[in-house]
Parts: sequence; structure tokens; C-alpha cells
Amino acid sequence: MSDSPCNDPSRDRLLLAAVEIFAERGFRDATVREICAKAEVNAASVNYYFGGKEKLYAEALAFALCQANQRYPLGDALNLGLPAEQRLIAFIQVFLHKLMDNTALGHHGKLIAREIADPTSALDGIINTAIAPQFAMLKEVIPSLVGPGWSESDIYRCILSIVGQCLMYKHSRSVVDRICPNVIASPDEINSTADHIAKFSLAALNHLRIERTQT
Amino acid sequence: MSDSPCNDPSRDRLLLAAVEIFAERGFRDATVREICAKAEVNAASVNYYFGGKEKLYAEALAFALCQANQRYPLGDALNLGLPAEQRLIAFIQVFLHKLMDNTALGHHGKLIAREIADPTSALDGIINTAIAPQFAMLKEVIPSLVGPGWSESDIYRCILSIVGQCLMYKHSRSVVDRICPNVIASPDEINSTADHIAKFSLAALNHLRIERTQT
Amino acid sequence: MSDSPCNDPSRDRLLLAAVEIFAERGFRDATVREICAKAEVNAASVNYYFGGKEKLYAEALAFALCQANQRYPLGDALNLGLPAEQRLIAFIQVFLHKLMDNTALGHHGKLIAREIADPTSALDGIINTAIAPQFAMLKEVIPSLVGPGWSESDIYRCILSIVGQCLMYKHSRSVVDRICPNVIASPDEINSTADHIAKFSLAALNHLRIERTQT
Amino acid sequence: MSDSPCNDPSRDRLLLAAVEIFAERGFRDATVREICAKAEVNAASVNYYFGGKEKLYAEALAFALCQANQRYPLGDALNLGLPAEQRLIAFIQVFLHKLMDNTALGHHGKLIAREIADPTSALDGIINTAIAPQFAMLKEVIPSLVGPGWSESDIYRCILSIVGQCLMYKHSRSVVDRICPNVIASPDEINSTADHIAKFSLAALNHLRIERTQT
DNA sequence: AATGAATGAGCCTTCATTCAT
DNA sequence: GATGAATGAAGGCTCATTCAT
Repeated sequence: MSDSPCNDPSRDRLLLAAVEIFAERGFRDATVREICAKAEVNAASVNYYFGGKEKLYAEALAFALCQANQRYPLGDALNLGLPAEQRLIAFIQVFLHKLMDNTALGHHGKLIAREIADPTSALDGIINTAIAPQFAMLKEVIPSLVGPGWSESDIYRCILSIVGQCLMYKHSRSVVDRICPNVIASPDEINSTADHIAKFSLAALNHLRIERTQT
Repeated sequence: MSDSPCNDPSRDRLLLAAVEIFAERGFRDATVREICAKAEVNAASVNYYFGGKEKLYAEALAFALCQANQRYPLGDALNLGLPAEQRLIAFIQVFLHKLMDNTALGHHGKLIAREIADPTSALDGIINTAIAPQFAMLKEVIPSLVGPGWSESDIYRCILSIVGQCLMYKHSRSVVDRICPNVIASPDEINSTADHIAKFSLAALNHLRIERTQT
Repeated sequence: MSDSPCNDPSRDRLLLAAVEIFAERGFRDATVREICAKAEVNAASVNYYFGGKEKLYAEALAFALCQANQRYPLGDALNLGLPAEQRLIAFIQVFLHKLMDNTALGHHGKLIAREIADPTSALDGIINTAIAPQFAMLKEVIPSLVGPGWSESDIYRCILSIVGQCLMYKHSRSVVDRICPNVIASPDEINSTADHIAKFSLAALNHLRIERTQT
Repeated sequence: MSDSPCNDPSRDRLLLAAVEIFAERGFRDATVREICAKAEVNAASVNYYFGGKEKLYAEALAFALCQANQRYPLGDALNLGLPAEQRLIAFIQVFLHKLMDNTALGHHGKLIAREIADPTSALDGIINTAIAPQFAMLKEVIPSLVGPGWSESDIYRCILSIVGQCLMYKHSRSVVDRICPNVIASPDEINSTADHIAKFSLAALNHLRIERTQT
């Protein structure tokens, strides 16, 4: 629950190592010994500091989430003063860059992706803390872009269409890298891809709005 | 690599059991003993028939893919005689239903999703056999919808936008079920979702085409 | 539950080693590894054959009990044709010799004594199988020695007085050996002690009968 | 070896906690941390004050013994002015009540019973301090009840017969509670049982004396 | 050809103990 | 003097794999 490092050097090194190893290998394949070795602490430390492998995993997940959100704040996407279109563009930019982060912090994304693909009991916490707020924001933004007359399910499908386009580059990165390695590898490509997703999505939303209005 | 069952009853039962258990638990969490128990064969059979757990996994993956493609042929999507729009709609319908299959064959999708999210050396085979052809088909269809003047990367991004929307409901199913459980659960909802993705994507492609033409 | 050895050599060696080590060190202090080493089998064998340390303990206990009862059958003590006095003498003889057995089978007594002093869930089984029958036999014999007019509790107290005298030499052996080492060490002394207990007990029972009759 | 509390509050709380926990769980199953937690002191205190778990155990044992003897002084049993019969009755009463004590002080008995059943190097100290004196007293009392002409071993066997009857209710309490729960549970039953043991033993001793005299 | 028995490497965890403060 | 942090040894158990049959 202590989201900030620097309290206890050993505990923090352990947390950082755990994020990395869990991201790399998954919960089961990661061994407590390897994490401790990377953190340069005793093999019993995981139990000492966290009370077990599972507890460490939960804390590592929460920690990763917190770090990622601090590093990539939603910023303009949350700014009620801005037009919906601009807010959506801002969200896509930030979200995609967060997903594509390859620095040490980038392990966070992998860790969360794993948890989504193969949920444990820790998932509910993550959803409440980190995912639901983003959906709420989009639920606020989308209706003014797609116009009135849509059911809640329709709105959700639009949100999922947008988020799904972004997650494609994270969850299916392995496929993307093999089929078309030149769309997401460099920072420039990430920007271009974000632009694409934004344009693609806004076009679709606009079209849906106009179509519905005309009917 | 023998994709068809019926060679050896024990071997085939093992393969079927492996698909199911690997899909349910993942590679590491699945135990050889559990697979053998489900297949009602000796615990040493995995090594005897396949030479180890990892080899069994690779074969199970290939087998699952083959089965899935037989059960959900691309059909109209491959029909060169049809208009591109109709072919895209057909692809989205089939693809989404394949992803959402909950029958015994549905394990296949989960298994493949796991492999994509957490690739092993078996991934390359899968991509060549099952994924690349679908991308090739879309690469054939998309240009006539989005019009001329786009780079290859742009086309790929469009493809990824479409595929990503579909995969969202598979790879992030855990999140979807928690945030908006009423968009994908029933067969009717799957159809509605497929319609949404098709409409959303066609709208976007159209818009992009028009925009580019006008410029 | 297989009370007879010779089914499976490894399993039986394990059982014998377990009886010995558990008797020597107690459940907690005994280590699976040590038992396996003594049995000259792999360290994983305990789990393979018995499913865990606790299960092995339960089986070892049952096995020890069975062995002990086979080696020291109650014999004349159960012979309804003999006079009560003779049956009681026979019981005390057999019971004390069983308790004092120092051969390999002697570990059994120590194991059971441990279980009585520090019961686990296995105790109930032991009581039903091995202890209750002996109490039942004594409950059959005592009344004809102590005469009529006693409550059930009185009879039980007589039984406990007799059994307690015998168990003293087992459960408190450590004290006996230090205070008066020359009453129980040799086979002759065991016989003399059995004679003493029999004489002491019969004297008491007789006295109680006469006293009650005269009142 | 400091038998009296009140030297150091922490040390004493530790000793009291140790008696309780060791009595409950046995030496091996008791953990230093649990004892320290109950005593509300630091986990390192055991080593600081006593130099290790084993040393603490030895001190706790000695302490328990001292407390038990203070709580249950032999009283009349030691009174040389009283007739032997009365002294024996007094001993049995006090001894049985000490054994059956269920208050906080009752932990002492359990602890000592454990030590007798499963001796450590601390046993010799206990015997010299607490057990030998009681045997000495009985060795003083018995001969005048059983008359002359008996060997030392015979006298010891009589002592062991008496003490064994009492210890039965402590060492084999688990069995007694299951076979005949209504002979020792309530205070009244304890008195009745003490009366029984006294009557039983005196009857036996008397009988032996008369028999020997007549021969 | 196919299996049941057996193995050994490795994992998570517990716990008494130590050491710097 | 007394403690909180940290450790290393050891324990029970799981599991993929091997081997003799």
C-alpha cells in the first residue's frame, strides 16, 4: 500500500525487482529467489517484508499502477474546459505512450497486461483504482462526439473500440512486431499511430453521429 | 505437427486434454499429471508421445489453431467476387464469433490469446499458419475501402484498428465483464458488437478516404 | 491401512523407518528427509507413497499398533473359560511386557505413548482399534473380582488404577530409571514387577469386595 | 535458575508466557515469536535474556516446578507426627489435585508431564528438585504400611503403583476423557478419584502386610 | 509399444538467531 | 541495555522426467 519508494531501501528494491521479474515471467514462473537475487536481499525477505509471494505480487501490481499513473497523468483528457475532441486526442496520446513505455517503468504495463489476460484476485482492485476512472472519463467524452440517441451499450462499444485499438499494440505486441514491425517501434511511429487511432476513431464517431442525426 | 486427430486414440485424447488444460491454466500452471488424468492415460505418456511438456504445448497450440480455422472458415471474407465492404463485414462477424466461442472449441481461442500475450517459440509457427493469412486478406480488402495514397504502415494501422477492436473482447474480457457486462455476453450481443465494429470501422475508413480525396 | 508389510519393499521400509524415527523424535522433530534416508529411498517418496508427512504418521501409528497386538496377543486374558483372577494376571503380564519391549517392535509403544501424551487426530482411531477392546475386557473381568454394588465410575477407577500402574513404567520411564533403575530393566525384573502389580491390584480388589460385603 | 519472579518484568513475563506456550504446544511446536508476542516483548528477547530457546525451556521448566510446589505444598504428607496412613492419604489428595489443576498454574503440570514423557537434559534437575523429595517421603511412609520384610525394589514398586495410579489421569488424560469422561472432570470427581486411589492403595498395602506376616 | 514406479531438482515458507544501533 | 531489521539453514512438498519392465 505504500506507493512511494524510498521508505525502506530493501523493501523498495524488492518491489522494483518484483515488478520486473513478474512482468517478465508471470506470477508462477517468477521465483522468489530470483526476485530476491535481483534485489540483492536475502531469500527470506519476501516473507519478511510482504508475507509471501502472493502478497508481494499484489503490492507490486498496485505499485506499478501507481507509478504508471504518476508518470503518465491523463492531463488534458480530464480538463472539462476543453472540447471533447481534444480531450479524446489527449487521452489516446497519453494512453498509447503509457502502453508503449519501454523504460524501467515499462514493466508496469506488461505486468498489468498479464493481470488482465490472466486475472487473479488482485484484478478487482486494479479495475477500481486505475481502469474504471479512465472508462468514466471516456463515458463523459464520447456522448458529445457521437451525439444523442445511443444506448449505454452503444457508448461502451465505442469506448471499447477506442481502447481496443490502443491495447492491440500492447497485448498483441508480439504479433504486431512480426507482421508490421514499422508502425510502433520508434517514438515517432508511436506518435503517428496515436494520430491514426485518434483520426480513425473521431471519423467513426462523427460518421455515427451524422448518420443517426439524418435518420 | 500432425494436425488431424484419429491417428492414435491416446495421443489424440492427450492433445484434446492439453488444449483444454493449457487454455484454462496457462503453460506453467497446467501440470502434466492433470492433462494425463483428463486424457485417461499414463503420466509418462506426455514424454512418450511428445517428448516433454513444452513439445506437447507446441503441438496443442498448432492443433487448436487448425481446429479453430476449420470451425470458423473465413468464407465470404475470402470471396474475391464480393465487394470489399461486404468482405470486411464477413470477416468481423466470423472473427468475433471465433473469439467468443465458448464451446469446447472455445478453448482454442483462449490458448492462442495466451500465446500472443506471452509468446513462446511456438508463436512464429502460429503467425505463419493462421495469422498472416488473415492479415494478407485484410491487406487486400482495406485499400479499396480507404482509397489510394496511403503508406503501407497506414494500411497496417487500419488493419490493427479493426483487429484490435475485436481482440479487445477476448484479451481484455476480464475487464469488459467487470465494466460493461452487457455488451458481449449473449449471442445477440455478440452480433450487435460485430455490427458495431463493422459500422465503426467502415465509417472511419470511409471518412479517411473522403478526407484524403478532398485534400 | 495395509497392516502387513511385504507388499511393497520401499513402502514397508519407509513405514518401519517412520515408526522408529517418529518414536524417537516425535512428529514435529522427525523430518521426512531423515525417515527417507533411513529407509534408503528418495526424499519425495513419503509424498509419493503416503501423500504427506501427516498421512505417513497416521499409517505408521496404525501399523505399529497392529504389529504390537500381533506380537503380544491378549491370549488367556480373553479366555472366558478361565477365572477372572487368572485373566487379570495374564493381562498384566502381557500388557507390561508389551510396554517394556525394547526390540525393534518396542518403538511401537513409544510411538503410541507419544500419541497419548500429545494427541493428534489419529488418537480416536487408536482408541477404537486398540485401547477400547482392552478396557472392555477389563470391564468384564473386574466386577467379578470387586463384587457387586459398585457404580460404573468405580469400576472404571479400578481399571485405571491397574492400567495406570503398568503405564507408569512406560510413560514415566525416564523418572523410574533415575529413581529406581533396578525394578524394570531386566526381563526378570519385568516379571517381578508384573507379579507385584497383579498382587497389589488383586489385594486391593479383594479388600474392596470384602469391605463392601461386610457393610 | 532464578525461581522467583519480580526481578525483571520483561524476563518474568517471558517466563510465564513460555510455561504456557511450551505446555500447550511442546518444545518444538512452540515458537519463540509466539512466546515473545504473548509476553509483549521483542522477538530477540529470548536470546537476550536466556541465550536461546532451549535455555528458556529449561528455566521455564524449573520455574513451573517451583510455582507448582508453592501452590500445592505437601503439607500433612510431610508431617512426621501423623500416622502413615493419614500422610499417604494427604499425599494422594494433594498430588492428584496438583496434577488436575486447570488454572493458569495448571500449565505447569502439563509442562512437566511433557518433560517426563519426552525428556531433555533438563529432566535431571527436575528430578532432584521436585520428584526425588516426594519419592523420599513415600519411601518413609510406605514401609510402615506394608510392614517389614520387603526389599527396596518392592518398596519402590509400591510407590510406583501409587504414583502411577495418579499420573494415569494426567499422562493419559486423552484416553481417560474418551473412555470414561465422568471420573475426573469435576472437582467432586477428583476428590472421589483421590479417595478411590487412597482406598485402593491402602487396601493393597494392608493385604500385602497381612499376607507377609502370616507366611 | 507403453506404463507404473521412482527420482531429483527446485519452490515457498518458517524460524531461531544475529547484529548494528 | 534492549530492540528492530535481517538472515541462513532447513523443512515439506510439487512436478516433470526417467527407467526398467
